[in-house]
Amino acid sequence: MTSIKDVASHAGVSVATVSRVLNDHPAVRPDTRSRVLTAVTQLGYRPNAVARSLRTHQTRTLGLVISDVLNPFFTELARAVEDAARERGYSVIIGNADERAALQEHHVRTLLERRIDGLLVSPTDGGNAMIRDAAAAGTPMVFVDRWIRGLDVPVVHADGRGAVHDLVAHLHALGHRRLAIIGGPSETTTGDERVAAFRAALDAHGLPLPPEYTGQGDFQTESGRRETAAFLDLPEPPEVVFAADNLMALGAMDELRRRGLRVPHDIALAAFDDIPWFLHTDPPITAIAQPTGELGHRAVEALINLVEGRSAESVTLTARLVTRRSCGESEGKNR
Amino acid sequence: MTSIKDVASHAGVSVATVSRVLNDHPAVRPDTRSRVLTAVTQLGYRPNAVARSLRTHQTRTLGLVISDVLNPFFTELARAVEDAARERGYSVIIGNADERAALQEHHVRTLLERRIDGLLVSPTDGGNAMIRDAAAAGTPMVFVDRWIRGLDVPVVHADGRGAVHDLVAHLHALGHRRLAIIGGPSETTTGDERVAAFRAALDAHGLPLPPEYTGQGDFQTESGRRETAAFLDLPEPPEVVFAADNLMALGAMDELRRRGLRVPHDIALAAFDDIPWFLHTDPPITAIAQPTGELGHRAVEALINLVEGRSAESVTLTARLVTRRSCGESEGKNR
DNA sequence: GACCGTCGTGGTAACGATTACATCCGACAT
DNA sequence: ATGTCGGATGTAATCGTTACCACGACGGTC
Repeated sequence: MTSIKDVASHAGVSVATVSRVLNDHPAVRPDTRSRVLTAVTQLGYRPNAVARSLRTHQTRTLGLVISDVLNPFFTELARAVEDAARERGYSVIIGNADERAALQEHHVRTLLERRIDGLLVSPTDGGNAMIRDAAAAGTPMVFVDRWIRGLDVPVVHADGRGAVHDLVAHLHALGHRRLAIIGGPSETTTGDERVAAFRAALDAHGLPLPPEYTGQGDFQTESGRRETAAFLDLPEPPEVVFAADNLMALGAMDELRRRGLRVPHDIALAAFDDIPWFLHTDPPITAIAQPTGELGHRAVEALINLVEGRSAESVTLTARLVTRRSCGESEGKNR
Repeated sequence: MTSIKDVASHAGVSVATVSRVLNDHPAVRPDTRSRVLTAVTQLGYRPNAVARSLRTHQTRTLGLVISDVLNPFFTELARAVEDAARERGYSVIIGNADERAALQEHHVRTLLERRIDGLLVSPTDGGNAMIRDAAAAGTPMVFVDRWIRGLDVPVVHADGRGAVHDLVAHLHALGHRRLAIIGGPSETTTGDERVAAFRAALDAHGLPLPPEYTGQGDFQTESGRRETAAFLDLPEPPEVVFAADNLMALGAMDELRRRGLRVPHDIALAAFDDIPWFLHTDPPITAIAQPTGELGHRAVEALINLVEGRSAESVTLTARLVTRRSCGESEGKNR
């Protein structure tokens, strides 16, 4: 591999001059500059970011640890994060935790060893020691979507309570009274806050949320299938299943289809997180849409503020209900 | 940030010894080892991978440049790649080219500057200078799914010709005679090979593939919509639309829905790439499934062989047809 | 008892960049 | 003619590791 030294000797200058040209420092004579530049292209020189990072103590790289790459919500988020970061001259390294705390820890550790400038996390668990230590040690960090309570780390997320309330109102108007929810792991904030919001909304309509109607999922497809099966095996099954994320909704559909049940005729279905496919499922799924792209952008903005020594605030956006046909035909309009 | 020096002085040994302990070199007395280890935990020391990489000339990192993160096929691939790499002690940095050659180049450049040990690429274009140079310069490289012709780089991909033939046979048996395809960009291998396979299969059934039935897409949703609209505006629209990837199939469905057409009653639809959602669309989509996970594993295996100085072979797996209802009800079995 | 191999350890030179400081040189003012 | 100033360039220290070499101690062999 050719190094800055090769370029220097090839151009007949010192390494300092080459470095100055590469970082376009003003104090370089135009002809020297062009001599260096031609040497660079002739040799096909490519600066070594590793050496540069060692010297400058910055990698211009952000780490992003997401809970599950196979979840379209997170890939959309990752894409927005990468876009926003690139615009500002940063790269992003993505770590997929696959909803497993151990894997999340693995990724956080490697990212920290690589000395990324800042960390964006959507935690899989409720209180990770490594994340806690890193935050305490002053690693620039921002939580996105989910967060860990009791840490002084900015959070960028969407508040779904209003939308959940709208959803319940919609369901109630359609005549549904027995509503069930498949929640996420209680260690995650999104896991229990969505259940809490659902319960509050039911409460406002004078509806109960009995324990047997609150399934305990893990945000993965299989748990959606399992909890739906449990609901259906109840002596009095619910009239509506609300899945707290899109993968569990997919699992729920699998189980409903397996049993030959028709949506919404036999049972209604709704999901948290809206994705393009929900428009094309049979039937199209009523969902709560988060402003995913903006979530990513704002998170990067906050993190880069932290990285560059400024302060950063938490950001709360709002999710909104997108009504389709999976809960029953009320208004004829479905997008 | 605490360095190996701090650990050394804290443990009362030299930096060389600390390094030996950390890389578990055998020649260290057990009590020295444990003294170092306690110093490490007490100080919360975390080795600096940047410095290590500079010194050892290896990053234990693979670069993966994919064409589009929002395409479930590629996220599934990325996930398999990361899994396989992690098992072997490598990390993966993903670059999303978003089907844009310029963005692909950006990512290849940054990855090369970071001195990744090897590069996995699913090229967006047909002949990138940077990729060509990197390959010529001996950067360990493997193409996956798509490739660039004329380069001596191993390719790991799935052959879809048999499955396309099966698909055409299936369509023919259902009575369809006017079949159209939305292909990918002709610069990509998958773009034109899928069209070629389709044409060959039609030929075998004595069916023509007129130019107006070969749409030119770019593997993105919007182009699927556009080309489908063009088909439908023809004086004699096709009876079947075959989309060369799942996103264009999504676009096609959007357009069909917009026009109030019913699948398969009014027009049939099939797609290359199978994804979980295709089971739940209205109707479930007949698709050609690639062994995505194995593609990722084999690609990593080949690349690591190259990285570690062994040789690597190209691998060709086979795709298979998954029949569902979107082309018409023939056999009662779907799934 | 001299010799030799091995083990455990320390010192230190790289790796490839950036950058503070030193140096040189020409121009300009006095 | 001398001094000063500033622009252009070179020298060398430095970042945190690893790896090579050296060295002392110890045990075994003849």
